[in-house]
Amino acid sequence: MSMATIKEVARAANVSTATVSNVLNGTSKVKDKTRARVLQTAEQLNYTPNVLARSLKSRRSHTIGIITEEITAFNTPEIVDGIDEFREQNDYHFILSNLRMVKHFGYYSFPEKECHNLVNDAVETLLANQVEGIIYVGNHFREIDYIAKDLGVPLVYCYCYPRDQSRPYVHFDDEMAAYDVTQYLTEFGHTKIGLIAGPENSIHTLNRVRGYQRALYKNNLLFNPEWVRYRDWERSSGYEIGAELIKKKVTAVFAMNDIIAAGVLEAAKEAKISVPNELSVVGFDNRDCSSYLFPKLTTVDLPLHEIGKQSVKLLVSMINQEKNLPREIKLSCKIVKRDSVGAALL
Amino acid sequence: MSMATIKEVARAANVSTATVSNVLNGTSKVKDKTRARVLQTAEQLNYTPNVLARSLKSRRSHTIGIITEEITAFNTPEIVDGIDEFREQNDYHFILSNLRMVKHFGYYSFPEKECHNLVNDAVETLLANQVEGIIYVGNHFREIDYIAKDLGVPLVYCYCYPRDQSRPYVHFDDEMAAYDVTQYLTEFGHTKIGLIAGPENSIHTLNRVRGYQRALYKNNLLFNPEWVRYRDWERSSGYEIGAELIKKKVTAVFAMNDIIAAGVLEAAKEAKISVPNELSVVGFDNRDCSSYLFPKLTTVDLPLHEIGKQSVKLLVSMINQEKNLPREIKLSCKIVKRDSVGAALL
DNA sequence: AGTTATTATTGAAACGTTTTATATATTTAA
DNA sequence: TTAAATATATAAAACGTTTCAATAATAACT
Repeated sequence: MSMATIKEVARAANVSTATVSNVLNGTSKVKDKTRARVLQTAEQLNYTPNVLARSLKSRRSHTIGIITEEITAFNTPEIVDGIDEFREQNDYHFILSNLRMVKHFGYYSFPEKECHNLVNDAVETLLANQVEGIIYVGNHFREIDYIAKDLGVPLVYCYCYPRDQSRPYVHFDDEMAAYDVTQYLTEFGHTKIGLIAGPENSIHTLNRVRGYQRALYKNNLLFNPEWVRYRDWERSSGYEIGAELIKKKVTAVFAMNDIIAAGVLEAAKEAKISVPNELSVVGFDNRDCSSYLFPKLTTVDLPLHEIGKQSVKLLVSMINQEKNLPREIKLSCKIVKRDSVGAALL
Repeated sequence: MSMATIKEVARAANVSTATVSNVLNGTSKVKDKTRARVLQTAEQLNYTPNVLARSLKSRRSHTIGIITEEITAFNTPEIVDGIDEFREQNDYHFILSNLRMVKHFGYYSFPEKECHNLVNDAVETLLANQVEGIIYVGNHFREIDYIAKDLGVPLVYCYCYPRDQSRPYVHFDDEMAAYDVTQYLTEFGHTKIGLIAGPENSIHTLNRVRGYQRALYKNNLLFNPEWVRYRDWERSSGYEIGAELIKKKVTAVFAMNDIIAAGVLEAAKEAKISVPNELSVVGFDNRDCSSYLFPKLTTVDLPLHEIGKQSVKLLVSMINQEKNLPREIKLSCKIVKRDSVGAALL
């Protein structure tokens, strides 16, 4: 089945290629009879336009580049899915470039320079493929700016914070989410709420701590530095710090992700502290595992799908040179209430 | 930063476009001095070849199409990652087309006709983009054959079984894995091993049951139909059937995925049966959740990454018209031993 | 020095489209 | 009728490359 070209269709339908093109794209009026004839022959010859040629001439590739830091990270697939939903409604398609950053560098060490190279290679390839815009899907929790200044096409950061604040980005509202969780806990009578935070140099950490503090303040509760601990995002940290906090008689622990929370649950089990009767635990991310823990973990659901959708929507608006576009889109999270939170013991 | 073209580079370096092309592609010998000059001007003008034009002329797009049924499914990202690893070593890139099948149709009803349309649209787009080959990444457990006969480019089925057996496919060895699990269980002294299977019309189910039977036979153990139950892949089924099997005094349960196994664990907990002391449980898939269950679940790890890698490797071999290629690649799984299996009570 | 062999370079034709300006057919108005 | 207006159709030039066949430059022999 060697592909038919527009020329063959033209010849077979006894018209010029221009006419075929016009019929197919509706670019200009053509008589109903000829249109029908063209359409029929195209069908007959099983003609599919060569997108490469079309893009080359029309200078519109209808292609968007996606760069993901790590496709196997828990957040990435759902975001990509959100981006992809766009494909159903518009005739863009996507070239995906996966950095495999974690595979390259492990979880906690992204050497600035190497990342930079990795990203630049990806960008280079994408640009060579004439993408009309790029979405950079982050997954680790640092400000980034691996991308050199002038790409010639719009770029939006997705699920990450650009260091260069002039770059548009869409993400979720960390601070609000943490505020909500803390507030939720106070409504159960908790006043001694431990916080197991991520690394101190993570914006996510900072924002969430702020939300935690604000909620405390709002409820006239003491902010006790003894109860908040910075570390990493690991289960083992949850276990260790969880054990400590239990000794300090907190009645609730807010862990900054579900993995940490899993560690806390282990610590509680080991200390024969019943969750949620004696200790309430809340996680963050609503990862798969959270509903398989015992008890099922109350956590924060991230609007991943929507983040993807909004990113691509923004990007396309930029491609179309619309004016007055937002520089930041902040989507809100939702607490998913399960079984790990209960009333505080008095 | 309007893109420089090969013409501009040629003019600036005072050579023909042919020479520039030759330098850049190493197509033909060019004098060291001119080469250097060309390279330098290209660098200076920040020249990036237009892949569209290149592909158009050379009739090699260096692009592979990936169709995924559901990017958010547990298996897909890792497979895509495996496929993608290829990008680092060869200069192919990928266009991803995500069907969003589950989103469209829910988990257990993929209407043949609609799927067919969905897939055909995706294929159409990919072909229009001149992909040199297509990888179809399945994720549900049925024989499929949504793709019309002659694409004009090679196709490999990945993580799924084509109904049309002439199509090459790569997947993992269900039967062997199930055999291994059963064997493993017998080594702990288990003789009454329950099996919670998927739907009876799933090839995966069938293959695994066969493995289970073979291992039983090998160990001179009775195959008791009372102990094997077909249903779906749901947690609730694991819970219900798990409870029944416990009543029937099996000492071990082999659940055909981790989700089902989670249900079994719940049932055991509720029946105050201790795992692994009184009951051993094995899952399948090594999903994220499996290490967050209590006890940590012994399960079967799928060679997802390798499946992706082998798929693309095979595809590229096909593109290059190599001869004597396998029609089936079957990769083996590995038991990951955790805490849910123990010695059988006598 | 002249011939031949070898090495470098180039002009121009493709690749499959879209698009503009122009030509041709058809209808409308006078 | 015929001129003007409108509706259809087309030729040909792009888009940015690669790739021949052909030419020019250089080196290697007699």
